[in-house]
Amino acid sequence: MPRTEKQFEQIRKEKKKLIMDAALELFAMNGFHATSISQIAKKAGISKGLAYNYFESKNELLQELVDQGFQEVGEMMQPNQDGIPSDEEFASFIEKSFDMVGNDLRHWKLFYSLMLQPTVAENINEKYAEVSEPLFKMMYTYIASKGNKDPEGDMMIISSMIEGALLYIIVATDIFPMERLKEKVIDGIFRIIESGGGKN
Amino acid sequence: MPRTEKQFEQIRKEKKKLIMDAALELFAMNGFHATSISQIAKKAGISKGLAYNYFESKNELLQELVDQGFQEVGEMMQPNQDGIPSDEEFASFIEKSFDMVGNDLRHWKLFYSLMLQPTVAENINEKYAEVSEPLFKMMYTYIASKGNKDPEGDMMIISSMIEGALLYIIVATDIFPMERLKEKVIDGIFRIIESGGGKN
Amino acid sequence: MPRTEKQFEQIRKEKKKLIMDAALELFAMNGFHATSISQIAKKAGISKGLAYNYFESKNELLQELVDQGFQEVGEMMQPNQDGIPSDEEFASFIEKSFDMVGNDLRHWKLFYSLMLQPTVAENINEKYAEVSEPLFKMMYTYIASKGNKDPEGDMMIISSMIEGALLYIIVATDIFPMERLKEKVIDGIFRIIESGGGKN
Amino acid sequence: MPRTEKQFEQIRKEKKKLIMDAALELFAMNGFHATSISQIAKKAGISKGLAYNYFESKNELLQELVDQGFQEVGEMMQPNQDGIPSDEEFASFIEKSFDMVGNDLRHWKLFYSLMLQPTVAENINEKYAEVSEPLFKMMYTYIASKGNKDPEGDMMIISSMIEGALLYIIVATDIFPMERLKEKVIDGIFRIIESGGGKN
DNA sequence: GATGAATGAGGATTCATTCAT
DNA sequence: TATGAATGAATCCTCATTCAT
Repeated sequence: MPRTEKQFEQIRKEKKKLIMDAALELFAMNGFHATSISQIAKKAGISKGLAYNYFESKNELLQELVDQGFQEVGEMMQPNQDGIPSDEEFASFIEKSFDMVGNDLRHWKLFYSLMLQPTVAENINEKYAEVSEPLFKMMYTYIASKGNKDPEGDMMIISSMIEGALLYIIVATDIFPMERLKEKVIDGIFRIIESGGGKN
Repeated sequence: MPRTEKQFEQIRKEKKKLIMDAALELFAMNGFHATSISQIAKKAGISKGLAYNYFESKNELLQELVDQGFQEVGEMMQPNQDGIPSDEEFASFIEKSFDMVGNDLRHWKLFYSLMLQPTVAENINEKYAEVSEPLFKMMYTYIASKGNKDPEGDMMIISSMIEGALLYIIVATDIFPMERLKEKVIDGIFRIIESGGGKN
Repeated sequence: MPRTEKQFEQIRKEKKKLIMDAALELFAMNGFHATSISQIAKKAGISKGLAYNYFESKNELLQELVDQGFQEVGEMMQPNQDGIPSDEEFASFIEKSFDMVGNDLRHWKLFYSLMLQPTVAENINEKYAEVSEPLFKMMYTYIASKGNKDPEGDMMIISSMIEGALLYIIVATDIFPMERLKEKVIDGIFRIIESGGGKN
Repeated sequence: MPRTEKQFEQIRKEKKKLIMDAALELFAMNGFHATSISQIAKKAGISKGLAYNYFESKNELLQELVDQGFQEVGEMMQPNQDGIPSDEEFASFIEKSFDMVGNDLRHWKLFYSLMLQPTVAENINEKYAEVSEPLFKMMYTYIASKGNKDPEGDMMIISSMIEGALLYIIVATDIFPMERLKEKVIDGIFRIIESGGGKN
């Protein structure tokens, strides 16, 4: 009995995932250029040729990984509201950011790595800016709602703090343990915002 | 009659600098692996072969760049004191960090890039940790001196903020303008520390 | 549908032989260092890259040639006995040595060449000594069985004679024709042994 | 006081010898192709450029070494007579051959090495044949004078024995000690010649 | 869909040789 | 005479990509 089209589709999907997983692992660990298609194929347990059955080129494979990553971010992070977030919502958003990175270190390591080498994945910085935009906006709204004197400025440093903490988690998780850092960052953000009423 | 030893030394010094400059530019821009010796030579205006008269290998060239960078950091950053830094000293230290990065974006872009790909320059994370150690200590001392309840925790988030701000400067200086960011970060740090007396 | 494993194996086996043959020819003729992978590939009718699909490096290719050569020697030369060889056995052994070299001049030229340049194939002298050991022993036994006064000394000069004759065959077969030389050497060896009863 | 022309000449001669010595050492040890001009210059304590002041090319340097070697052989070996050598003269001639090689292993290692790779020093085999010619002739004369039935055949195997012994000395002096070998070879040669009266 | 042999362009590295000083 | 910086051709080797089966 021949497989139905659906089964084929399923197989294709799974194999593709297999390849992408292997690639992500290696790209994140060793970098895009230092990773060969051979290595990816071996890790995925397939032949070199088959990889080209699923991806036009090594660059396209990278691109799909990037897209995949951004899609996950988009799904998880959409500030599903346009109004002013509550304190809980805001805190939960920060927390989610950390969890997202913590649960998918490889994607994020790859992202950061690519952002520092924009020649590889051309549009990554733009995409990242695009994804970040609504988050910045949401942050800004929230901070401003607290009567802050310089909401933009505080948003900048809060973003910095988050970004920096995520970087520590990605690059040196052993130095600054994730859970502690997350907790402290959330706490710190609120302290900054609270202290923003009477300055600047 | 041959040139004097001094003349040779002079030539070597200048040419070496030339090569390192070209390499730094390209490594920072495109990444280590995506940069070929040919490109470096062309940019430096020399022949491929000559590069090997100055550096044993591409890797060694990278290593020298890294060492050079760290040396500059070391020189600029040594917290020339063991006691508790004054507020001015502390602020000036933060400011210097920003200036250091701002004045040498290429080195720093390379550093961050390498830290995310430790396979390339083996010991870079260790070296960075080594360089950071005294700075962490100094921060800790300063924060603790302010009667902070959790100096270590605050140090973590302040470090994060600085690191994140530097990352923004390196990767997206157009979004968050350096001078503004620097000023806001310093301000933010003091607000955090001040607010750290009564919490946690 | 891909080829079966057997087909692949067959292809690999044949192509490998092709490459090794080309390499042996060129190494023997021009020497290891003076032979480039390009030349080998061209002679074998393949691309440069493919050579590396079969051999990790030029050195490994050499090593496999050496091993191949020694294996053939081992197979052909094993003195399949521990006792005292008869006159016929002994003569046949000498004859076989000559034939072995005569039938595989290229391998032997390579061997001799490498033995004179031990930097290239590190262990070749040891391997050669290892292979020669049982032959020396067999010779010694035979000579001693003839009541020789100094079997070791006679073995030395007989070995020298053989080695020297082989060298002539390898390097200047046109001067001393192989068949004649072989015959004369065998005759000479017996004369030496016979004359060894009353001297020294 | 400027040096006289003679002094200059002297200096040139000495420096040239210096370079040739270094080259010989390295060529013999590692082979012609594996030895770079840089290495030679360093070993000779001069600059790369200067080497080219004395030798047109690396190949010419080799050629001069070869010529030098052959000249020494010629000087030492000329059978300064056309008549039949006496037993003592013959024995002394063999002995001298061994001493010549033993005292100048490097030249001889180079020679043998080149003879096996005629591509490098084009005419070496011819030259060697040329040098050997009178020696063969002398041997032949001597052997024939002993009433030998097949002087040419015996000359072949005696030459082989000598050549082989020299090869052992060059390549594996530790296995067959030179002095012993020399003595045994001379003895063996006489035994062969003596036994040549009643056979073949 | 699946395989891995095959290609060839490109990259790191070496080295004989030249040349300004 | 003497130096070593400089060149560029040649070499080893890698790897993305293609393709016959």
